[in-house]
Amino acid sequence: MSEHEFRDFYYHASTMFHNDHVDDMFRVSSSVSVDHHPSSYMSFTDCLHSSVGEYGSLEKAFGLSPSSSEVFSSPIEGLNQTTNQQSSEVMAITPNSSISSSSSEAAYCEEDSAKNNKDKQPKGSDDGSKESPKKGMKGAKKKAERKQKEPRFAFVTKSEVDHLEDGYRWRKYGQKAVKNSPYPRSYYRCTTQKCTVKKRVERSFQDPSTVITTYEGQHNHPLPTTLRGNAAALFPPSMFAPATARPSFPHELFMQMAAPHEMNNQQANGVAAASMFGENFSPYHHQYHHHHRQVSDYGLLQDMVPSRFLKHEP
DNA sequence: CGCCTTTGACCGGCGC
DNA sequence: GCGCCGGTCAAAGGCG
Repeated sequence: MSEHEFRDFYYHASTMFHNDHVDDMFRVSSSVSVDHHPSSYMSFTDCLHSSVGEYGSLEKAFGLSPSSSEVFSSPIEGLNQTTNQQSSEVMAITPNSSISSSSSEAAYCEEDSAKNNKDKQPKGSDDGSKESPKKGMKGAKKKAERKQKEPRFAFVTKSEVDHLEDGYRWRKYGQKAVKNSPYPRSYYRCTTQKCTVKKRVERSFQDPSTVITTYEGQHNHPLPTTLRGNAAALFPPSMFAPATARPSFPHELFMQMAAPHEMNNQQANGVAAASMFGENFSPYHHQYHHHHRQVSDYGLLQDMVPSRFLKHEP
């Protein structure tokens, strides 16, 4: 797998606020040209080292309030135009926003599914009773269990392979044809017991060279040490710290940022990443800043970005 | 043999 | 009620 296939890394984050009065969804997107060296990511990781004192920094960085429905830009539409450029865009929308979902596939489908408040799997804690008839169970339990929205995170990557290696073990449990798209959508579940994280993978209909990956939920466990192949060796030791200690991947990071009330103290450290928005992810900073840093930062970057984007060879 | 993918059936929500 | 659609189940088969 040549590095050119991962030359462009598109990043699209979305998450939801869960508080009682505001149910907004923030979306953050940016595209970063990696050029020929991973240090090109530095602006991304550099910000992670910065400290942020308060949760509100996210809104301040965005220059908007959580209830704002103003749209600064359309990240997905921007993606198609800035394939080989650096850009960053931020938008915030509400579930009731009339923003069209036609410009993207999976990423904007988030909005729909979130709005639908679909019932989550009742087997969240333990699926020991797998033999129970699903038909009756679903009907009975559906009402009782309060619908709960799982934080989601979607990002777009330029890749020829659909399922990107991200350090976790996944089991495919379904595949469906995507409406208005020749490419199917695959459904994966984390194979770690009691971990309910799911992800969807589909190739972009508008740009078949890109793959849209959507994570749902947060891992409640460290990276598995028994990865198939030699994938585990690809990650630095810090990768195996408890998943709750700090964000390991962008989706975790952003979920923590946008839903800080769900964090524990350790996770709160992840808020530090919010400073990145004030610098390079601000809607008013469309100029990309190139930073040249040391390898140590690269290690941290690996903690955040699926290994596929950092590896030079499969 | 364990783990994984494949794949059609099934489910529930939604719009008509 | 019916059909569509997104998502999930689970049996069957593949593979190392």
